[in-house]
Amino acid sequence: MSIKIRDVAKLAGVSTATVSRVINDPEKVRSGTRQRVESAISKSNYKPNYFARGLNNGFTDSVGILAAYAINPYFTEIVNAIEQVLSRNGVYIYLCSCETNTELEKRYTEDFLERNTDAIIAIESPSMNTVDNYFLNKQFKCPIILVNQHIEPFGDNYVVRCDQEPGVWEMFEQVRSRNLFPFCLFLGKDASYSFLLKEALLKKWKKKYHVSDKDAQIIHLEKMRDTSGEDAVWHTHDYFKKVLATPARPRAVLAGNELMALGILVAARELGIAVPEELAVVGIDNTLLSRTCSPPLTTIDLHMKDIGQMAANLYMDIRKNPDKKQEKVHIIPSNLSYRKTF
Amino acid sequence: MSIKIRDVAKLAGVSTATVSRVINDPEKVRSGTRQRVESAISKSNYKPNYFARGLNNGFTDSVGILAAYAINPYFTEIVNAIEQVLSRNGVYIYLCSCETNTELEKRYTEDFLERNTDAIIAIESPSMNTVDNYFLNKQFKCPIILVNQHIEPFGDNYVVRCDQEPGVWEMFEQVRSRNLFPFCLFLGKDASYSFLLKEALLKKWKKKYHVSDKDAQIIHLEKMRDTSGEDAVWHTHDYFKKVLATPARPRAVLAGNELMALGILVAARELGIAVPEELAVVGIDNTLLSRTCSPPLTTIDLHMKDIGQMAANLYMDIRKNPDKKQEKVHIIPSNLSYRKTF
DNA sequence: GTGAAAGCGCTAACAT
DNA sequence: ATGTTAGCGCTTTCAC
Repeated sequence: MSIKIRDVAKLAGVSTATVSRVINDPEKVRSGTRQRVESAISKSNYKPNYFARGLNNGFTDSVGILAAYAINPYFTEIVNAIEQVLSRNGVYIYLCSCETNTELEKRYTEDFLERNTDAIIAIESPSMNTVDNYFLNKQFKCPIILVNQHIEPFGDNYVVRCDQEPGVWEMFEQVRSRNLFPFCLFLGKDASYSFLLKEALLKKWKKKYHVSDKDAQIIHLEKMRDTSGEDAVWHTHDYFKKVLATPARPRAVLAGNELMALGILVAARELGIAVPEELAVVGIDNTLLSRTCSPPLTTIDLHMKDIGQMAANLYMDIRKNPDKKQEKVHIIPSNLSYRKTF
Repeated sequence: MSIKIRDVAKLAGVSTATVSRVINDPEKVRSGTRQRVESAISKSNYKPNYFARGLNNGFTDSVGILAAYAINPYFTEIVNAIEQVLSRNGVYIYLCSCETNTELEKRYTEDFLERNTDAIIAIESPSMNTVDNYFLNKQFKCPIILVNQHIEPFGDNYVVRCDQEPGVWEMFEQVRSRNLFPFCLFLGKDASYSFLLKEALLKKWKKKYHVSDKDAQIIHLEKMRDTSGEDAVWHTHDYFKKVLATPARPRAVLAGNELMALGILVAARELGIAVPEELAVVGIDNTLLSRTCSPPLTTIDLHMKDIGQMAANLYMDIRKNPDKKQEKVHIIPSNLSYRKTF
């Protein structure tokens, strides 16, 4: 059997309570005894029993992560960044993928809570675009960090997100100053927040600069609800070939995601349309797809790695300084990452 | 406060011991009382406290996953498949990325063990290619499932892997029957098992069919140790352009991974060399990269999703049937996934 | 087959 | 500042 707190206590010639204090509240014990205890701990290679500890409501050094699609490179980058910083701090992550299933989201959350996770990080939760967001109007026993969600946090909840607007706007401005008309916003059919935001921004931009409908249109990828699956590349390819065959074909296009941007690139190549000389294309996310395709895709960088690190660091901060008043909302701006297609 | 075992006991008019038995060892209690207890459990929505349970060495419904590079799509597909089947069974995964760091591997493993994980699944552990594989010559208190590792399991350890040989050999045979010479095996400089295997297979093939050195050569990507990083695409591109400028340029090439295959594709396109008519290229893994590139890459499918599911199902099986004698090694064959480049 | 009670290893309230 | 001790909620002997 492994070494217990009482073994350490005996070794250091103190009571178990003192050992416990040294571990959980070091200031409460005189530095002389503390050092004796500490050396006894390291000498005996003592590690507190995880379950006895959890039973008494201490930290469990675990945080639950809910990702809509852990398989998607976009999520992977965020999850990985979180994992990097947390695991190196001795905090381990439970990872669950709940897709669009709000029932799973609820179940996984409850199971996390039951395991006394020190925090829950939800990356684009399924109920996010829903009227009754699961994490809204509810009090949880641990902080909830919402990543890339567009709601106002309350209570012990936090939001960390990348603001898509600066990047999108930067592209719009470039289109104007470089006179890349007609411009086309190419989206999926689903009414996701991300798509809605781009539409709203386009409207604002058109109004501000009196851009005509002919010079700035929105095209929706037909017959396709899930534009985040791999076949979005080929659907886009087929569909966009028709768009490019049109006499008033676009001079520049912003795709709703990188899969779609890839499809456009292929369509253009097959039609002998030079990118970016005859057709400029911009994607959004900055995943490995945009970095490894050819030509490398100019894309709106959503800084997922930074976002993941911020979320993890925020948690570590909350934990280490429970009394410190934290910002509830952390936003970093997106920007264009210029490569070869725009 | 939440509902405890004694509340359920009171509700059912039995002792806490009986409730505990109903949960952990149902046959030990008469069906009449069992039903009363079961209905009390569901009526009160009782869930056993995770930590009290763990303190008594029951199942913790958690398994630790060690992935060398969780960020790499190859690993992501395996991890995701595991997570899908386990989480739907109420078993949650701890995910850690240990890269090439054997110290981290050791530390994470110990921490998992401390949390009484019901199993540990290691996907290509860092110490795998090392003389002293961490999981070898050691007895752990939970089963260890080694994924895609080429060692003989012992004790309570298991191996689930995809055999690369059939896929590689299938390609070699095609090269011969379709007379795609000269053939080139394009690898990194590191002596990974995967690269070594392909070299050995090539040697065997050359010998069997008396293929000359001129017709079948191995080229190593120079000045690059880590061929699994994204820039492998562009290093390969630069390097392979020179190879293709050579008079005796290859007619077919098997790349060491898909990043490298991508680089070759781009190099060929830029030089106006038609794929697959003038240059056939095959990758290995079958990640989203090969499915979304253009033209879609013919690749050796390592069936990562199946591998992940097998590993997870194996664990569930071990758990549900502790007495059943399990196969220690589970191997599925690879095969060529024909797309447009070969 | 079922119940009573003794732990599991730790933390925290209370004493000293 | 440190020790004593009563739990935390469950499982598991040991009686009956």
